[in-house]
Amino acid sequence: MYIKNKIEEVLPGIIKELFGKEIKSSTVLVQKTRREFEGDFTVVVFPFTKLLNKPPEVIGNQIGEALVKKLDEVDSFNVIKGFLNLTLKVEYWLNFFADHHSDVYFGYSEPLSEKPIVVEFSSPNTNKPLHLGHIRNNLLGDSISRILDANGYGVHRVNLVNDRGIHICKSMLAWLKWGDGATPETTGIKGDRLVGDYYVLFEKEYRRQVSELIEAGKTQEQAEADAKIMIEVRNMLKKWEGGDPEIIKIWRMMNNWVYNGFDITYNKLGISFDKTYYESETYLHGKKIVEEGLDKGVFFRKPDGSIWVDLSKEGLDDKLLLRSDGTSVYITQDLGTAQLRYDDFDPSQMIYVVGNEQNYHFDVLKKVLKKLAKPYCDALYHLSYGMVELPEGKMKSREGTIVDADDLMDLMEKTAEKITAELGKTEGMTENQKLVLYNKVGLGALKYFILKVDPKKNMVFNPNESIDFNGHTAPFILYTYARIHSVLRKAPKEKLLPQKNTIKASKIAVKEKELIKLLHDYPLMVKEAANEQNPSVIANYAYDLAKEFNQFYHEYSILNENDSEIIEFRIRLASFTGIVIRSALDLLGIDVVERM
RNA sequence: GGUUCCGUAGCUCAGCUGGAUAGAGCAACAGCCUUCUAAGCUGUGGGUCCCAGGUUCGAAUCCUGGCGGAAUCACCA
Repeated sequence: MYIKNKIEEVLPGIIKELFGKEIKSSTVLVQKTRREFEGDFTVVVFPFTKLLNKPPEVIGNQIGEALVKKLDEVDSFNVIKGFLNLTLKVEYWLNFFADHHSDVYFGYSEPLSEKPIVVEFSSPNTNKPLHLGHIRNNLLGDSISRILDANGYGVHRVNLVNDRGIHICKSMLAWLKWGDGATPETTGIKGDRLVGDYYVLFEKEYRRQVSELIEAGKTQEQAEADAKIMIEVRNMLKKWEGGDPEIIKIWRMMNNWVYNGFDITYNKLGISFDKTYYESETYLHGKKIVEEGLDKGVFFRKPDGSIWVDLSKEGLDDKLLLRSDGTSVYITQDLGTAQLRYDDFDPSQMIYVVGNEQNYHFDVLKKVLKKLAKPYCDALYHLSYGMVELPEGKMKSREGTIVDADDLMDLMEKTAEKITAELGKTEGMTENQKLVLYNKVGLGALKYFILKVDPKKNMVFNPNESIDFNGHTAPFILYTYARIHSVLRKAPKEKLLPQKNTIKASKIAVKEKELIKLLHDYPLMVKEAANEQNPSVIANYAYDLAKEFNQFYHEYSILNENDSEIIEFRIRLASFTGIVIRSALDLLGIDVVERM
């Protein structure tokens, strides 16, 4: 058990013994002692003063004395105002260090015997290439999956590809009109981008026709409905739903171009899935559920035939579930896929990594499932993340401000290459090693930039300022790791072996103890990141750890020391730090490098 | 207009269920490489924590009301 929890647990008993009063366990607050003060953990005694009717200093001193007697780990204490600062015995830290310093799975939990968790993320439309917003989604989904996995959960990563609908028909129609048979092979253009280009062409022509009709005297609304190209594309969608072989053939072909393109992007991002659902295969499932709800009397039908749910008791409005023509809407599909997912995996939790623009949608989805008394209605969890914005606001395709995922990754690699060359770090590396290095550093920088921010907050990306490679960044942390490995390469082999007995307590420097204390926190961070579904906990921790190590590294020499006991200890301390850095970065999907 | 979320240094972000003098990075300035990787380390300047009330021994954090911004409220997805 954690020493912090141990202190929290014995505290009520101690107060009972000392003062004869019962305190609520919720008033017990033990936190890490701030750096400016002496101690390892701090008990805040203010909450007890009222009940015990004594000055905080008096209470603090009495509790401190009792804790020293009661807990072997506690060495001494001091009281400042209402804060009781406890110092643990150095042996406590050294024992911890001896037990874990060579454990590459330090911080991870044993596999749990619980039901698995399904994490849905990415979920792209097939009419456009992936952009920066998708990158945030993918990185979050990937990292959360890794974090849950490290906490012992069985994780299934699923992707739900929106491969049908009016949007893809727009690309198809434009390609038929103006494509002249162009393919990714004949043009050398990546498949998803090629399809996206035709989508843009469609929109351009559509807008031209709309403004023409408006000039001819129609209202905006009329013009949008009457534009010739829009009528054509609606016809195409109808043909698709009717199974027209020609249309289906083109649809298959163009979607495959897109998938080939996506595969390249996913690959480069280091993202993979256990299962991919396609809406073209799942979109009908929801209708059954709607009928089921109609039978149960949970939903109702309007005279025009459309089906609705009344959510006024839940504080929302009526919500359409099925169109009057019997076709499904967005939420119909999600009702279906939720059921499908439940049937496929019998999960304890279904996490949807979807932007916060869809908060309302998921609110409705949960409430509808609850009304239907679905067993999985409480298992559904919307991991709602904030938008990535530019300094001037949202990315807009019309203004050409969309930051393309492939372009951005390429730019990151190029920047990594440039900086590496400037610093002259490539000596003795093969071409292949260099490419791997640029990839890991550039992509690491990008991933860290995204993941260090609290998912639920909007964040700003400025395309005119390249993502930093100094300071609070992945390259900084990677550099620390490379430094550690540089030392380990030079260290005598026999000193690298794990050992139980480390070092005399009196030989430990403050910086070294601080490092051990930080390492000691890592398992807590791994748990917290899972509980809050927040990779930024890990990202910020990894930075703190690297920062602490660099200070230690600067102040002390690891290998050039007279006392061989100290050398051994420092080598192990560096190695342990390296293990934890690697582990933390792995939870973020970032690969380490041993040289940079 | 209703609902939800957000507002911390010039910029990008931390700040846990209320706890000690609000922290990092970038940018600016000043130092540190004959010593294990200077993508590093050290220092300086920079804050009405949007505003006003309230709860509390104690509020950036909780509550109420403003102001400012975002999202959403489609027979779009």
